[in-house]
Amino acid sequence: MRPTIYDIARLAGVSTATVSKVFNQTGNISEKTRRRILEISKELNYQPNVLASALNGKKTFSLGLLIPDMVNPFFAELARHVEDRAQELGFNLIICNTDNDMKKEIKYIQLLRQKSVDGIIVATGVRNDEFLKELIDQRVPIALVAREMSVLSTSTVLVDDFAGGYNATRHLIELGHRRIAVIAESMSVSSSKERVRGYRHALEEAELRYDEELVLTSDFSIESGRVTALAILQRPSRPTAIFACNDLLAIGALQAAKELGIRVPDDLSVVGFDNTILASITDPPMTTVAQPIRAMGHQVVDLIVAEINEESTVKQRVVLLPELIIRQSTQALR
Amino acid sequence: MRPTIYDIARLAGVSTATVSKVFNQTGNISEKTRRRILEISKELNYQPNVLASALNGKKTFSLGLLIPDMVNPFFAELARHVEDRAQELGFNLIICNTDNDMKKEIKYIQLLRQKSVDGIIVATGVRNDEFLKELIDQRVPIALVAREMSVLSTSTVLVDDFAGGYNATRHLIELGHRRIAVIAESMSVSSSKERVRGYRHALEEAELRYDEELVLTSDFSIESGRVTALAILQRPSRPTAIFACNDLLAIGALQAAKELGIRVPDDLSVVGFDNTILASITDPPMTTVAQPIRAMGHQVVDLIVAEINEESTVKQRVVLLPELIIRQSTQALR
DNA sequence: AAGAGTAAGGAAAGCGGTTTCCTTAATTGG
DNA sequence: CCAATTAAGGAAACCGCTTTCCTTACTCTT
Repeated sequence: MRPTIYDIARLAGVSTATVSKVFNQTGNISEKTRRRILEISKELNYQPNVLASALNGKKTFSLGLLIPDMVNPFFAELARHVEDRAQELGFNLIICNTDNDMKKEIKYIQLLRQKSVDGIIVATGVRNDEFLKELIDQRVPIALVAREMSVLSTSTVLVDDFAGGYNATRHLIELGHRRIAVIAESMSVSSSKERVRGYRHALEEAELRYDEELVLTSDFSIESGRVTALAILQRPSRPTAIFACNDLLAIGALQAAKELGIRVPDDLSVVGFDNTILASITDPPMTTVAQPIRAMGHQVVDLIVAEINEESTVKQRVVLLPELIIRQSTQALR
Repeated sequence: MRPTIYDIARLAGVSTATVSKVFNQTGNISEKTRRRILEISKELNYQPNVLASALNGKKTFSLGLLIPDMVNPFFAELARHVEDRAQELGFNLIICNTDNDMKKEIKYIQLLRQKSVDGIIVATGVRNDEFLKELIDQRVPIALVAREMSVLSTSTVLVDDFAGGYNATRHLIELGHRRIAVIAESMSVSSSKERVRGYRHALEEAELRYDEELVLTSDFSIESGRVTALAILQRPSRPTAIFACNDLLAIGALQAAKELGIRVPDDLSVVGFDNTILASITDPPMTTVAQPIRAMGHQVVDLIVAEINEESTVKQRVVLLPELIIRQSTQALR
């Protein structure tokens, strides 16, 4: 059996109150008994039962993280940094893959609440704001990362998606491209919308026409990026460049081009978004918009933990700047 | 405030014992009161407090998963499948990235114990068997996946690494290769050792000399694969083929070859291991040994949950078969 | 030397459930 | 019609820890 504070109390000849006070560093305990208690705990290899202490209104020291899919390298990296930071602060991470499915999201949130997690970090794109609102009303700390939700007042960490889309497109324009297609993930995700808005802004700034036909939406996978790109590249007047709203889609575009015998970057330039590990191993290595994933993960944990500890009650909205990484998938139009 | 069974009991005019019995489907409760209680619970949006029930010796419905690094696509995929299956069975997953660092592993295990997880799934390579032994002695359900630990009696799910290494090497031999190098991850990881053993067996079977010089060990990253491959490819008599013990290392080898102007597969064949998403997007697409990751994830969860529920007390060792996926990074020696 | 103040520690209620007896009332059998 | 069952529900202890008073026993003051 695992030892409890009762065991320690008995062996030390004190009450459990005293033992508890020692571990919590509260109350007045003489140095002598403090020592004894600590010593005995060490001997018994005592591990406090977090559940019991959480039942008393203390923290559970666990956070929930809702992401679409940890196989997507962007979210894998994000989750990793979140986990790292959480661990540093003594929290464990419960990971939930929602596939952007609202039902799953709801189910996970319920489970997390039943387990009394101290806070929930949301990185899924689902526009299921009501449920989150309920959580907020119930004073469950929530923080958003890599997604927006203007209605609600929650701490948020994100990248300037508009700027990212703008920079990517601008880069292509500067290379001489005029017909630039964009492949977006589902337009109901805030980040995706912003990127397309940035794309549009760059076009308009250069006095290029914004052509709805060149704006495609697709799923969240290489395969659907491939299919979408295939469709657009087979049109009579195909674009000379594609801006894909994430690396997965961009890789799909690369594959589609290869399939059709279109050379990248000679005949087609491709820009991705996220700068995941994938972007560096494609052929050619991919020009992409880098998100400061590590910073995002750390920041969001810091924000939510501050809220949990009630160190800060003000909600923050942190916007980080993306950076265009130029590799070999883009080239001046000849 | 979150409603508790006391609230429900009060509103229903019964005792908390009755309420508890309704939710646990134990005891004798009339259909009528059962209905009433359920109804009231719904109205209050009652969520049972898992912590409180866990304090009574019930399950916490959470599992720990120890992996080296979720950014490594193999582990990301494995973790995803583990999470999926766990979720299906009503369990949450606490993910722990250990970086194969023994200190972190120990710390995580302690935290998981403090939180009374119902079981711990271990996929890290660390040979820190003592600590696990302690857990087993304390009757914490443990299961191993993608790693071996012969000394201990734990349920284990793994792939036949020996066969995988053998098949990969045999494939290269059949293509006419004679000088075949192998890049292993740290040889202290069981799976890696087995793969190299399979490699050796294939060589000996073909009456080729096993040459220590051709067996390199390296870290767990693309970069270290690249550096290792660079070294071996710059030797006076370089190998015509490389078998890398995981896809990351194989990608590093691909990069090294490119850097040196060595064409793959014309001048050099490369085989990877794992068949992660990465293998399909490299140039050329990579021949690799596929692990049935999904099956592994599901199986290991099933095993540990069976143990948790005490449905089965026998420990199982499940060995799944790998499959060689031939793509374009290997070619007959001309 | 008496009262005040302080240091050290304990008793017990509670957190939100679960579970083991018990009690009571209704049903059954002979 | 009375004893024996059975069905339905409750009282209270308990899980492991926290916390709010309390109680003692000293140490100072004046």
